[in-house]
Amino acid sequence: MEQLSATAYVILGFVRNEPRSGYEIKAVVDNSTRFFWAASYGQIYPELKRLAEAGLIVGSDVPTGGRKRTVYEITADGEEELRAWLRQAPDTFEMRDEGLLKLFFADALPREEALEILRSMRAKRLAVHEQLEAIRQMKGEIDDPFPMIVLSGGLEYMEWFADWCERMEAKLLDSALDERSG
Amino acid sequence: MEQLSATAYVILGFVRNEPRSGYEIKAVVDNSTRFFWAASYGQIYPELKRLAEAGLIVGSDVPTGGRKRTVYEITADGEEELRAWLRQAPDTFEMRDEGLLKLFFADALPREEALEILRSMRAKRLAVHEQLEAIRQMKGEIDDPFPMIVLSGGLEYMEWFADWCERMEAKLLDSALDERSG
DNA sequence: TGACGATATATCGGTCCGATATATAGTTCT
DNA sequence: AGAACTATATATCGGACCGATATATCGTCA
Repeated sequence: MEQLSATAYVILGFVRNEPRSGYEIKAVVDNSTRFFWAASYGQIYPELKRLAEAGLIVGSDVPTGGRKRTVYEITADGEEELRAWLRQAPDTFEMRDEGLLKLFFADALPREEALEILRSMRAKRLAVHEQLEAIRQMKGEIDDPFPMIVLSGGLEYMEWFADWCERMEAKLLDSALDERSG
Repeated sequence: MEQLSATAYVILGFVRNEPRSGYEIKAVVDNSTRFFWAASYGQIYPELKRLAEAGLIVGSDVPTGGRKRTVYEITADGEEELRAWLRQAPDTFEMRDEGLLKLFFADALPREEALEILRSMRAKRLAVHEQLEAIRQMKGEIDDPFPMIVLSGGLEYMEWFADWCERMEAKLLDSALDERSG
C-alpha cells in the first residue's frame, strides 16, 4: 500500500471513536482542526472511498428517511495505520499569512498606511481568538485532554500574535518620531 | 483586468527595487518570505509571462554567455497595482501543522509516545529558529525596516512555540503523575 | 404551502507544491 | 585536460488541496 494522504489520517482520527458520515467529518473538522489543518468535501468523499477500498474503514448505509447516508467506522487495520502515523515525527509545518507578506513589502506605502496593516492583522487575530473561545465554551468536560490542549495552544498563539502586532506598531511609531526630531 | 494571484504580488514586490530573473525570485523567496509565503517555479514562470503581458512588469533578455536569461522590472502600472493590493486588508491566514494534528489525536497512543510528539515539535521549532537566525546574520543594515521586523517576528514566534511545547509536556507529565498517586 | 436552513453527496476549476527534465556555466579534484 | 559536481536558468507534470456550486431530501417555522 502506498503512502496515504494527510486527509486520510484526519478521517481515520475522526471515525476512530464514533461512526461518522462525510458531512459530519467536514463539520467536526471545521469546529476543531480547521485552524491548523483543514479539509474540504473535494478531498473527504473520494478519500472515504479509497480508505474503504483499502479496508481501513468500513461504511454502512444508514439512510435518514429517503435521504441516502453512509457512515464509516475504523477497522483494526485502520487503527494500526493511524497509530503508525502518529508515531512518525511530524513533518509538514507551513504558514500562509497575507498580512506578514504585505508587511514585508510595506516600505512601498507611506508609513501611516503601513501601520494600518498591523492593525488589520491584530484585529483578525482577535477575531479568531473569539471564535476559538466560542468553541471552548461549547466543549464540555471530556476525558481526552489533547483536543483541549491544542485548542488552548491556538488561543495562546492568537494572544501572542495580537500582542506582537501591537508592539510592532508602537515600535514603528517611535522610529517615525525619532526621524522627525533627530 | 481580473484578480491577480497572490504569487503575482510576491513577484511584483521582489522586482520593485531591482530587476530579477525567475530563478533569482525563487531564491530570494526561499531566503525571506518562505516561512509565511512560499512560491514554486511552477507558479513563478507562468506568472512572469502573465504579468509581462498585462504590462505590470517588463522583461529584458540578458544572457550569461550562451545561457538564456530574462530579467524583469516593474512598470509604473505594476507599482500602482502593488500599492493598491497593499492597501487592502489582508485576508488569507492559514496554518498547516502536522504536529498539532498528531497531538490532537494523541489519545490513540500510550501517554509516553504522545509526549514524543511535543518533543519533536519543539525540536523542529528550534531548528527553524536557527535557520531564521542564520538569515538574520546574513542581512546587513538596510534602510527598509520591514523585512527585519517580519524576520524578528518569525524568531519570536518560534521561541513562543518551543516554549509552549515544553510547558505542555510538563503539564502532561504532571497530570499523569496525579492519576497514579490520586 | 412555501421559504428556509440543515443534512448529504458529488464534482469542477483553479492554485499551489514538489519533483523532474533540460541545458549551460563555473568550480574543484585528479 | 577531462571528469565530476554545483549553480544558474527555464519549463512542465502529477497530485493535493480549496472554494464554489449543483443536486436532492429533510425538518421547521410562518
